[in-house]
Amino acid sequence: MSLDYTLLGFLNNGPMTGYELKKALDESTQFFWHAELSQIYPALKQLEKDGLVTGETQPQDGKPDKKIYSITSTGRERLLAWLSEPMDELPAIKNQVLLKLFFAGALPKAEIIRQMRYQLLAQQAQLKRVQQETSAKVHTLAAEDGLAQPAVMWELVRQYGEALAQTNTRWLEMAIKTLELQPAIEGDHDDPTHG
Amino acid sequence: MSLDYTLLGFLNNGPMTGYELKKALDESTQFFWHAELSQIYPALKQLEKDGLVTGETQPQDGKPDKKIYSITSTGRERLLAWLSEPMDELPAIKNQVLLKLFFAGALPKAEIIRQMRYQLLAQQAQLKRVQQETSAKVHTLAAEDGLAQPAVMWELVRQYGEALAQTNTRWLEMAIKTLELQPAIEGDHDDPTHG
DNA sequence: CAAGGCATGTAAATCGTTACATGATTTA
DNA sequence: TAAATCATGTAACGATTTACATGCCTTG
Repeated sequence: MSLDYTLLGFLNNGPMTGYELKKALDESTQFFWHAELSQIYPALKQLEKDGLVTGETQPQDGKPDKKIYSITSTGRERLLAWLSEPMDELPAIKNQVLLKLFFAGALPKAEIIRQMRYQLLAQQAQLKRVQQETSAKVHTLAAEDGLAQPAVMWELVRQYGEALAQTNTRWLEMAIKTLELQPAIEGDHDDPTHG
Repeated sequence: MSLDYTLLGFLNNGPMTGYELKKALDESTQFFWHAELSQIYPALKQLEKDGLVTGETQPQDGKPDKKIYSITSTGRERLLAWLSEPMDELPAIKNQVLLKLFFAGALPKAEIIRQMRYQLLAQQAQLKRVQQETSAKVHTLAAEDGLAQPAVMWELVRQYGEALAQTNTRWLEMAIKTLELQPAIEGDHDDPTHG
C-alpha cells in the first residue's frame, strides 16, 4: 500500500498528526500523490497496530486532542526496504485528461479546442505554482531541516513537476494549433453553423 | 466512472468483445489508462443493463462463445456528454516512481542513483516504443478506419506520450548527474565503504 | 509437452471517495 | 454571520486488484 509508505516517508522526517500529514500531502506531493483524511486516519491506526508508528495523544484546550505519530525503528526499516525495491517498471498512471482527449475526436473540432484551452489554463497555473510557491516552500524546508540529502531530492522532484507542467502546456499549445490549421474533413463531426 | 467511458469510447468506434477491449486498452491507452478483464466483464454487463450498450452472443467452434458489444444511441449521448464536461482541472495523478524518489533522500546516494538508472532504462524503452510500435499502430488504424478526426486525436495523444517519455528520460539523466556531482554531505546516509 | 493465446467469468480482498458527525475558534 | 481552520473519526459505497475456475487450440 503506497499510502502507508507515504505516511512513513513523511514521519521519517519528524513526528506529525494525521491532520498535518494531510496538509503536507496537499502542499508537496499533490501533483503525484494525494489522499483524504478519511483514508489517512484509519491508515495511521493500522500502522500503529502493526508497530510501524507510535501515537501519543496530546490534550488541547478549545480544540480536540491531537494525536502525534512518530515512526518506529521497524517502520523505518520497512520504509527503507520499500525505497530499495528496484524501480524497474513504468509507473501505472491514470490520466483522465488524456483519456478524454483520446476519445475527443467524436466531438466537433471547435469543442475539442475549447476543452484544450480550459486545460491549458489549468496547466499554466500549475506551472506558475510549481515555479513560485512550491519552489519557495522547498527552500524554506531545506533551510529549516538542514537535511541535505532529502532537500536535494525535494528540489529535484519539484524540478520534475516544473518540467512536466512545461511539457503539458507546450503540447496543448501545439495541439490547439494543429487542430486550428486542420481543414474541415468529410466524416468528422464539425458543425460550422454552431461555431 | 472513467472505465465506463473508456469502454464507450472504444465501442463508439465499432463493436467489440470484452477480450478485444482489453487488448485495445493494452495497446493504445496503456500509458494513461488501464484495466483488468475481471473489471471489464462486469462493467460491460452493467452498461448493458443500463441500456448504454447491447451484447450479442456469437457461438464459435473450438473456442468459447464471443459476446460482441455495440454502443447504443443512449450510450453515445452519454459519452458525448462526458467528453463535453469542461476539462478545467488538473488530472489527479498517482505516480509511485515520483513518490519513491521524493522520499529517496533517506537512502545512500549511490542507491538513489542505482534506482534512477533502473527507471531511466524503463523510460528509454518506453520512448522507443511510443516512437516506433505505437506510431505504426496509429497510422495503420487511421488508414483502416478513415475516421479523420479520431485519427488526428490518436496521433496527438501519441505525440504527448513521446514528449512525456522524453521529459522523463531527460529529467532522470539530469538528476543522476546532479547527484553524482553532489559532494558527500555530513548528515546524509551515504556509505562510501560499500560503494 | 509446455506455454501462451483465445474467451468468459466469479469471489474475496483491498483501496479510495463521498457523505455524515461533532464542536470550538478564528477570519472575512 | 457565514466560511474557513483546527482536529478527530465512522459508514457506506464504489473502484480496483488478485486469486480462482474452465477448457480448447496453436505455437515453440
